[in-house]
Amino acid sequence: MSSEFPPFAVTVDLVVLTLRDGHLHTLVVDRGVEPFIGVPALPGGFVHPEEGLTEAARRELAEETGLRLPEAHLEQLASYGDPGRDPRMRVVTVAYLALAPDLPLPVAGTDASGSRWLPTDTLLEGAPLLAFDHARILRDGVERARAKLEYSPLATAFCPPEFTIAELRRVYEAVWGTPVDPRNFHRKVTGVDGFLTPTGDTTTRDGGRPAQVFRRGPATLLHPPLTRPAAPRTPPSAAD
Amino acid sequence: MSSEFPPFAVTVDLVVLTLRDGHLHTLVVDRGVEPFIGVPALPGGFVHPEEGLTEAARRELAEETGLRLPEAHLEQLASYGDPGRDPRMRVVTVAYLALAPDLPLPVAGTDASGSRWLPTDTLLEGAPLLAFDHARILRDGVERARAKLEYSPLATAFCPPEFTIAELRRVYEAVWGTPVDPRNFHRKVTGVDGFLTPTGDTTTRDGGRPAQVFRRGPATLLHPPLTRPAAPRTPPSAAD
DNA sequence: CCAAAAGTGTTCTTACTACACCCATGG
DNA sequence: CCATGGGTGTAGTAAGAACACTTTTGG
Repeated sequence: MSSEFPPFAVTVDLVVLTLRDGHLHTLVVDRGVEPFIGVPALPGGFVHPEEGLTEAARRELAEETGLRLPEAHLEQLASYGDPGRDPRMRVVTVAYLALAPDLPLPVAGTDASGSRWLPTDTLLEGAPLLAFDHARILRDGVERARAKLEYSPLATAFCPPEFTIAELRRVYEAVWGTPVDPRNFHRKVTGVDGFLTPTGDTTTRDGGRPAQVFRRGPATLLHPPLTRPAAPRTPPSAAD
Repeated sequence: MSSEFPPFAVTVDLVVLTLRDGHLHTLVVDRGVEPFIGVPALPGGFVHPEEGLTEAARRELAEETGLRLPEAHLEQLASYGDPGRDPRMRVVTVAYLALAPDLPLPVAGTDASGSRWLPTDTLLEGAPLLAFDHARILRDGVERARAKLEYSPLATAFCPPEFTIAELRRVYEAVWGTPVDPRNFHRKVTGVDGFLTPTGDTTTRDGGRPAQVFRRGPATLLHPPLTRPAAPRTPPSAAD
């Protein structure tokens, strides 16, 4: 073990998911340089010499898309480092998963001019639309989100600070891609200790009878978990 | 995005777990160079320019400990890249988790002379015994293993190809650190579709009435899952 | 009044726990 | 025959699915 070592480029890439009009959307930026110029890609970039990986992820997201996620959920997803995944050089990327409420993106004119939300479904089906191996990373990110909704209060990260149970249910339906029974969902979710705290207010913004408004509670683990209807749980890729 | 990039060292480190006399053990190597010379560390090393990350993990394991894991389970755990986690230079390490049956280590004289199994408990409790941030990596690895025993057939990776239900149960008890009711365990585990396939043989190696011998079945997901007795489920560290 | 969505009650079924009990071997 | 561990039966309980039903608003 000498002090010589093969130099690598290290990047971070972000899978940023949100809900727009009932469907899961992913944040992408159009690449401005070769390779894959003009092709949509996950936001990301090189890690700087003096910053941590998570720090780099937040910085790149802000720089490329203007999004600041002070509150939103951000977690490490996996790392991808196949030789040849970037034609220019040897790059290892550390992918992060972020979940955000439906935020407006800054308008054109900034660095972030190329960033936009695209429906996650269309990014994943059929021929690869994303640069590099980003489709695979996105797939892994979506599967992670699906799994975590079951046993963590993560779904609230898709909601504004105050929300109704129906809004929360639409998060589950969009991410899981299956309808969820409103009555059973209501009972289960209000039964989980510490998941939701009522604000005392009600709203009729969903139409019909007024719904209670909730804030996210202190629980970090859902017990009992919400089980999704039997579905093909995609095993995560090896992520090498 | 210029073609200039800050060069990083990229390493792989391995959390290799096994069962010896009923307790979880971790594979460590004594460091031969500064920093942390003589201190036990997780096996690992630099990724070569032309190899994949998983490939590097298998190679380093073989080189440093003589262990070959053609059958054993190997999965990516997380990446760790805080500036300053290695005093010499900026290193990002991709950690892997491997689960192995109780294998003999090659004896001294080889490269692997310093490698040995240490009880996982003692490595994690009290003052840090491992070099770098390896205690944290080990903690994350153990927690991952605990969680995966619930819903995947991973426990069989700790067993030889043929095993009894009692042997499998001891895996669960050791990894979870709690006793498991033998009768209920037997019923649950034989009820999960595709988890175990009987060989037809029996053995009396555990004493008492002869036990059926099983091989690992085709299932990749346990349904229904085996639930561990309510315990403090350590949330994984952020792994940055 | 009607449509729409919130929220509750009820029934059926599945799965988990705890523990009593029987079975088949080695000594 | 007895100690040891393998394996089964059963009763009570927790939680899920499906769905009928009541409540409270807007139009």
